[in-house]
Amino acid sequence: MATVRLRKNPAPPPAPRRIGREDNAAREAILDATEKVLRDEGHAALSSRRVAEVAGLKQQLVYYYFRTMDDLVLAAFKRRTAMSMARFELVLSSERPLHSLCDMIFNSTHARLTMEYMSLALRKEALRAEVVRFTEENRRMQDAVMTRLLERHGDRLDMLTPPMLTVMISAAARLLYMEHELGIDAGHADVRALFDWAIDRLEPAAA
Amino acid sequence: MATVRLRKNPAPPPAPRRIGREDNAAREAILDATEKVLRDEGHAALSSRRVAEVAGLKQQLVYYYFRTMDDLVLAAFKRRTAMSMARFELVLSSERPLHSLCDMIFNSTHARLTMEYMSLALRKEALRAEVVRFTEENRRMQDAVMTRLLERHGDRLDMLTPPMLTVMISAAARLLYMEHELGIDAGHADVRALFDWAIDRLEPAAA
DNA sequence: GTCTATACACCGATAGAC
DNA sequence: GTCTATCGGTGTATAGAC
Repeated sequence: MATVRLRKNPAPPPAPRRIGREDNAAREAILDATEKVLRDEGHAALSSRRVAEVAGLKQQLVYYYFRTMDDLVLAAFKRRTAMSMARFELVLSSERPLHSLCDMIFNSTHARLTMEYMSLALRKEALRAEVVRFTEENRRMQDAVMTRLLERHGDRLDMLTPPMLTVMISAAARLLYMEHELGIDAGHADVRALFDWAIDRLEPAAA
Repeated sequence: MATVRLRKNPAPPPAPRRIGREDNAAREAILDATEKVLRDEGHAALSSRRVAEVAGLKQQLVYYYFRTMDDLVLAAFKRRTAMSMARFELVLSSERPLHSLCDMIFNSTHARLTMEYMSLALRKEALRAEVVRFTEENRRMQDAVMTRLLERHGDRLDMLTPPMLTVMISAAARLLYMEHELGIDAGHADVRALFDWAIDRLEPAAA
């Protein structure tokens, strides 16, 4: 998503352009295409032309529904996080939340997408703020689960804290995913075994 | 680094263009600029024009020293890994290799650069192969250190394996770095404390 | 709501003079 | 080894007809 680095006419007045409504089918198609391009081709390949092509629409239509490409990415991220939070709440209220949670995190089909959003967030302030908000909210919910689990184990695991587990699960899942995509798997089985062991110990099957 | 998606004349014969020698100062400046752009602006902003601008050279010179932009990135990565391996060997032969190693990994100023290379490697086959080669070589060396440390602890840590530690350190360092860049620090102190505790336990100060 | 037409900057890459 | 000139394609974004 190349950004204009230099523009002759300094800045247009706060963009009086028309913007399409949120319930439109084309708008959804554009958001779908945006995620598909991000996931399959990476953010460097994200452009209004490519998005429109994937969505089967004209390029200029992207600018009818979204003021700028940054707005489009932000909207796609917000839609994604809304879905993600809903799924997350289901997981946390399941019978064995830690097992469900780790299943979700380690088997996420969205890890690649998340990576692209994070990468973009480093350079786009509005997106960065959203990513931080979402990550912290997510982590708070996860911490609550970990706290309940650790309380049952008294002092046998007293060097562990809930945020520690929360972060380590995310860290492991993300590295394993990235390396798997690249074709690296050295040590992965060992790490999975460690987590499986720990998960079963923290959250054994109901007696 | 936008890649040409379509070309009228199918493919030029195997590029009979001139290529500059490796000991040239301009060539080094181009490689330096490439890493600077990657680190500061991300791979989406990497272009021959931008690289030349940062290096204070003409755009076309980039193509005198490197056949394509992909070649340039690959050369920059190879130069980086050669330096990295040399530093790595120093660390491993130090007095407390695990402490030195973790210092290096957790305080790396190159984490951002590494991320960009990994991200590019997902789409550039030649770079991907180099990244895999480097990562696996690196991991083998690290595993050797871990093996020596774990042997001294007999059966007290028998659910741990060397690759497990190697991977978990990398995973934690990378997530902590990325989140720190984004402005997220929830749980980071806890994770650092866990690693400090484990590192001191595995590799105590000489008696 | 969707279309055509268009502006202007930037991209990778090459040819050939000096 | 470095320069100028250039090709054709892609980028964001806008104006205005239908």
